[in-house]
Amino acid sequence: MTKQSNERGTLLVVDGHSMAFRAFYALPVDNFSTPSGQATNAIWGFFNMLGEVIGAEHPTRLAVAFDVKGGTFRNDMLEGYKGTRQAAPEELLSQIPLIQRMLAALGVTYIEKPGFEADDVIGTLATMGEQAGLKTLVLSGDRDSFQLIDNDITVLYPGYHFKELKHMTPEAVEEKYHVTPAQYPDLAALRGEQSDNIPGVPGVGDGYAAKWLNQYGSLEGIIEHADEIGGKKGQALRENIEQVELNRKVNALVRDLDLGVTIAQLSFGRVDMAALNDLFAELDFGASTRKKIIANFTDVPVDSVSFAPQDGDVTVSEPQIDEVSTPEELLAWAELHCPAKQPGTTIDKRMETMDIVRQLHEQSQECVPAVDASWTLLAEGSAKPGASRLDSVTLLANGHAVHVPMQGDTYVEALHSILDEHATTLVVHSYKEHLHMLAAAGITLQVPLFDTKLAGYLVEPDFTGATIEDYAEHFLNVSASAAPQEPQGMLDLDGLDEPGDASESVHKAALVEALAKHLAYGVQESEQYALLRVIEMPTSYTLFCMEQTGAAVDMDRLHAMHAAFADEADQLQQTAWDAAGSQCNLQSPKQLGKVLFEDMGLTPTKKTKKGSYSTNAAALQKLYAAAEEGTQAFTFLGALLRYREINKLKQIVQTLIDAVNPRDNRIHTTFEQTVAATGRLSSVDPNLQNIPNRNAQGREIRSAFVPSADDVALLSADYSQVELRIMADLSHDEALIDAFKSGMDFHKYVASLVFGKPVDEITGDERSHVKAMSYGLAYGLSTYGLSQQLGIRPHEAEQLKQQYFSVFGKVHDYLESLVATARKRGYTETMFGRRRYFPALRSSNRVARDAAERAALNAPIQGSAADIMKMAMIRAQHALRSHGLKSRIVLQIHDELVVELAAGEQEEAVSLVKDAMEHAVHLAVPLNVSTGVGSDWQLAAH
DNA sequence: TAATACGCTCT
DNA sequence: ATAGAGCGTATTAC
Repeated sequence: MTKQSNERGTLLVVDGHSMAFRAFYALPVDNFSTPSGQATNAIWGFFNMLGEVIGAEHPTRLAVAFDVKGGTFRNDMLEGYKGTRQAAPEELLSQIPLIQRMLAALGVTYIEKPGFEADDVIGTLATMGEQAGLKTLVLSGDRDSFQLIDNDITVLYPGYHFKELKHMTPEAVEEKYHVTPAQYPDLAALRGEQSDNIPGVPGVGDGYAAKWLNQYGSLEGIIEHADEIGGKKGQALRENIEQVELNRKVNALVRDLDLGVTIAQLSFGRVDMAALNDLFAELDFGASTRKKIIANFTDVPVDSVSFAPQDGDVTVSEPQIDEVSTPEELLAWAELHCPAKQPGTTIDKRMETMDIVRQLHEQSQECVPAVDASWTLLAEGSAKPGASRLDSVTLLANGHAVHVPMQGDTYVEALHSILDEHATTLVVHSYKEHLHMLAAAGITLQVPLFDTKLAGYLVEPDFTGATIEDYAEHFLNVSASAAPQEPQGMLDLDGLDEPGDASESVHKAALVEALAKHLAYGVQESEQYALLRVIEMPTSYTLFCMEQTGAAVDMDRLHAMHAAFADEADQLQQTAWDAAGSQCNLQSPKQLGKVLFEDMGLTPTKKTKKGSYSTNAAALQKLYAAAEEGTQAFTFLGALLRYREINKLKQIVQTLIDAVNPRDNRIHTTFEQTVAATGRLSSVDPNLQNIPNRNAQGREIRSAFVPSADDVALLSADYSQVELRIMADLSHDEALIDAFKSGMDFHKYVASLVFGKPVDEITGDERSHVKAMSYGLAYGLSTYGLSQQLGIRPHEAEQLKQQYFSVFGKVHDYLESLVATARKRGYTETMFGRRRYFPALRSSNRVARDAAERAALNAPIQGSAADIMKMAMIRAQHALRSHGLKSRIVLQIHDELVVELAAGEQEEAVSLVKDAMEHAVHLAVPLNVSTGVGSDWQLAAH
């Protein structure tokens, strides 16, 4: 694994109460309190101290432990335990919940364990950190924690001055107490602990205790030889042995509590700015304090620790291949090897809850243990929607594998029941493709446990691999050559597409199994398991249904359009040829360049990156505008521009015609769920997300997309300005939020704010300029770009930008914060935790860095919109189904859904889909969905 | 035949 | 020198 770094991560564990106490007594209350009288000295001191430690130590994991009200098991053991400790002043106690709220807002985990002390939580966390191979720091003013110290665990112990932290290493303990950290609790038992009301041996302090420990090795040894110790101190020891033994029991920290968290979950830095700002206001923290706290808690180095197995641990198992020759044997095999059903979720159960956002929060992040108890299915065949085929299935469980070629229906029933029974523990590589292949055999598959293709996408959205071997090579560093070699010269000659033999399939399944185990760590580490389970996997199912349904087309219209476009293109080509005086290929930029810039001697405007002169539409347009009317160049360019346009449309129509499935006269696109790095879908084979829409002539092609029958209609439902609404929500910009809440023509309203005049005085130009500015925001549009797009001077564009940001200041700040955060953490996150990494932000190449900045600015916005649409699709499909409707979603075009409305369902289906989209999430602004119904896609537009 | 360059379509 | 996609055609490299 190339990603593996030698640098270890650091876990910082903090004793919350202990540090709050220290801070409280170190800082004067009078100087730290709000106008309403709330003391903040402990809070201020706590976060200053913690922030400084973070700045100095750069921990990759952080947790704060607190004591809980009520006794602990120690009170039962030792009467009067902590008895002299006078109740902490209310002024301090009132600050504890505020500290905890602040921690939560800063994305820091804090832990309380009833019946145990913070020390026990700390002991447990330190032990867990050590086991995970992390360096651990314990920030605590309690000396009991010294017993944890070893080569991997250091205690940061405040000195006389609150801020002076001593690094208590084994050497430091020995220097100070002349015993080892392991011996320290023995020493403390002898000495007692004044502050905890634990009496020791009278007259015995650190010195004598250490002397005895060095002489006899341990407390046990001392007690054994208690008689040999003379003098008053010996006498005192003998009289207090019982007390000392009890002390020793009480001061032993518990190190194996079940805290319900994993070290991986103790990441931090995901700051809830809204909550944080509320708190800052409540605590009357000034700007510099705010800034300092935020900086300290978010300046987290990109985690160098991987909880994934080390290089040597990534092994692809060599399963034993079992033979089965009847369905009964297959069932018996599954019964023996496949893990039992988890009390998990099937499609239907999952879909009972429409509140996907709530599910996201409720979904457990415990992904690794679940995948550890999984099995693997590898179906082979063709996953082409509308033409899928199942050739074979391979099952891998418990180190055993079976490979079943699908011939006839022999194994179908057995397989179906096995999959029904064990889907919740199943791992596949691409749930959606498996749905298609299995559907060809009449088998349905509930949502499995884990999908390695989707998981790989979440962990590394920029990675694109076509095959399982690509994934294995990338994530596991297992090269394809490791696969068992097919013996040469043994290839079958019957001309059939050989599905591959058992051992090859089993090896692939083993790769999937290994990928799952590896990616489970990655998904858990990046906290994207909920995203996988609650959004991506259900989305796969919805997409499968859409792909299987396909979009109906009117072949006659397509053919008619093709003929018309072909005619017009031919005429335009003739006109162009006549003007040029030669029959050059109008589709060849090279030949065009020769005609234009050599034969006609025109002055080129732009160069392509390879150095030739550009002949793209923008360049041609400029040449055309410069050419004199009536010249051959003028005629040629005019015809060429039109030809390009028409020919493109002809091409698109041809592609659609070629893509129609003759079985049902429908086009079954494939929605790619793992190619767009931002989280968007894409559509291939054919791409139905780029059907012309810009001008009337192109838009006409949409009229070929029709409902499947006469009494059926198409619904087009699209979000208006989703990305801007997301920006309004995330930036908390009041002006933008109000603009959306006003319900007025959005761009006009914004223009009136920007230009400072009434809405009804806004000109068309002003509206379109502001509109372009608004849309450019999420792309990192430059002043130059804006000027180009609007055909205005750069300084005018700059002025527009300035005016715009003076109205929407928080939007500006938000966009800058996106890049800044991405630079710090190395990645961006959508509203729902989808990540994208931007290593190029640290590039020394300015062009690359600038591009990365724009992409980092765009990713959370485009990605959040994609997340929302996925939720909307899941909700819409569920809504239609649960109401018993036959209407079905057929297409998604990023912010638009196209739905076939079954006869008589129009009203209900439209309102269900609209509602599903509008209420997919709750933002600070409403989500607006506009709908249209018609007898083809063009007519459904609105 | 496969890979690259160019141009153009969409949100 | 505005983000994210897919695809057809011509041309070049092998």
